[in-house]
Amino acid sequence: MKLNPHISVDCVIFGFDGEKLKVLLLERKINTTDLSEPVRDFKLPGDFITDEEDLNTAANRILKELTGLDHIYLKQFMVFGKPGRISRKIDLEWLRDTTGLPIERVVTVAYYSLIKITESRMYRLNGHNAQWVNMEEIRELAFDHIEILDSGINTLRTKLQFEPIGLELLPRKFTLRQLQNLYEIILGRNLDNRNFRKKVLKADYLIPLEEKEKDVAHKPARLFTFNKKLYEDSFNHFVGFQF
Amino acid sequence: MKLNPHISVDCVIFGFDGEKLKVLLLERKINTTDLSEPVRDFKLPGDFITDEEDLNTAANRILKELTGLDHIYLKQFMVFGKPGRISRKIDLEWLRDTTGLPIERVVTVAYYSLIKITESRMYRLNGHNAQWVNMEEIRELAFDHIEILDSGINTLRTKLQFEPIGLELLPRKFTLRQLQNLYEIILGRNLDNRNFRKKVLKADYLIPLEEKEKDVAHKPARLFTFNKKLYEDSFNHFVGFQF
DNA sequence: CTGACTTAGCGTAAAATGTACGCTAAGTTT
DNA sequence: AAACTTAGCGTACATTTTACGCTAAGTCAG
Repeated sequence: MKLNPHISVDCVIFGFDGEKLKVLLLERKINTTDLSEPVRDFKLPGDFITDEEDLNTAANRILKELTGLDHIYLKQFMVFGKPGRISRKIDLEWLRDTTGLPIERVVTVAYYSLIKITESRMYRLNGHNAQWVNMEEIRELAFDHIEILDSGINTLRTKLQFEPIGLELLPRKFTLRQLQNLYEIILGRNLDNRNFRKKVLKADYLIPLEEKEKDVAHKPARLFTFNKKLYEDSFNHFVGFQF
Repeated sequence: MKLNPHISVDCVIFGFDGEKLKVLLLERKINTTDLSEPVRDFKLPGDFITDEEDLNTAANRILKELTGLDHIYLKQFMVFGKPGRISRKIDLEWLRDTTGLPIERVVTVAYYSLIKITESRMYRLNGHNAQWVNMEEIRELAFDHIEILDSGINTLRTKLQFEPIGLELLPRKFTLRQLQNLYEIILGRNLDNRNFRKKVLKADYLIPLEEKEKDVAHKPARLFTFNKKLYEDSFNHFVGFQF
């Protein structure tokens, strides 16, 4: 598999753990020639494509190789190709050392996804140096990755205005409060619980169960589940909630 | 200026002449070895980027070089990078003959725009073999350009749901009827003139003038103009008409 | 055991927005 | 002068959004 050193993909994987919005990043340790302490920083999971593979295939392969995560729906959202986007000495040296290729101009295709942070996914990260970092704590990243991340969160917020979300991000059985919390976190504002519930209950892909939640310090709420087929249909018809 | 034979841009330029939706295409004439008659077909304006330029810069340069059109707002909308996207014999030979470069894998970044077809723009096409082709007449194109075009029209329709348009597409002074015709053409359905006018008049970027249209076989309508600044603001705040 | 506290869950009323359509005004064409 | 066309205003009704009151069902502190 020959790498194509002109084109790369980078993945912005947003994760939701039920409380906070996070991003999956790789830690970089760089042994500089002039310092004894290695420099540490973070980058998005990304790499060069090979000459034989499709871009989407490459994105999935690279995410798997670098983080262990598999079967994640990745969506292309932007290309970054400024000639000087890889110009810092530290970045050039790191590329030379890790790829062994002569690095010239690199155009990168950015993909994003929004997934639930589960036990099993945490487990898969073992052996890779990938970790979930709180969005709010991220100040700087390698290369121009902070720009890519910004563009990604923007894309995410815009899409959320028009498409339903939740299926991937909530437990199989969940309460309307959990769904509301998810919306509030991503939209960054509070919603009226009575109006939220009225709106959301109109969707036919939300199936009420007989079960109720347990071990909470207040009135236990009814559990719901998604009808996956109806949920995906509504996605395709571009109808969603708008708050 | 060294061409980068791995990355190209292609431009989908939609044009509106007041009546129909068109696309700007280049005519290709191919002298095949086995046929005496040259084969003719159409392709989107596009070419390889150079190693020193930004993608957006490249898109503008290439559009200018191939069609004479300048100062067109181009927006990146999708990357096409399937390994086999350039595979037909006729396409490979054409690339070899026109570029003289060894063509391997090419990833292309697609841009689109929607502009008004004016006299002066028609004039600028002279000396280039570019022409406006009615959307409805297009059956096939070179390479995978029909796929790129489809993706472009899709992007256009989707954006129109949420953003106002018109400034670029109508004369400086226009009637509400002209604006309505534009919406009807792109949306592909008729709108109620009374409700259209109620909705549209709420926008503060529409400035009524004292002037009226002339030489029409019916009651002359009042002319309007766009307040460019307010118009662009509404774009940025993602507020538009939805019919 | 009781009262304070929290979130669930139902309902109502008013405001804003969307939809359907009637009608007159101001021109041109025959 | 009558017929025709599009402009332009208005009204009534339906639907959606928004604000908010209130009771229900639990936990927790004393």
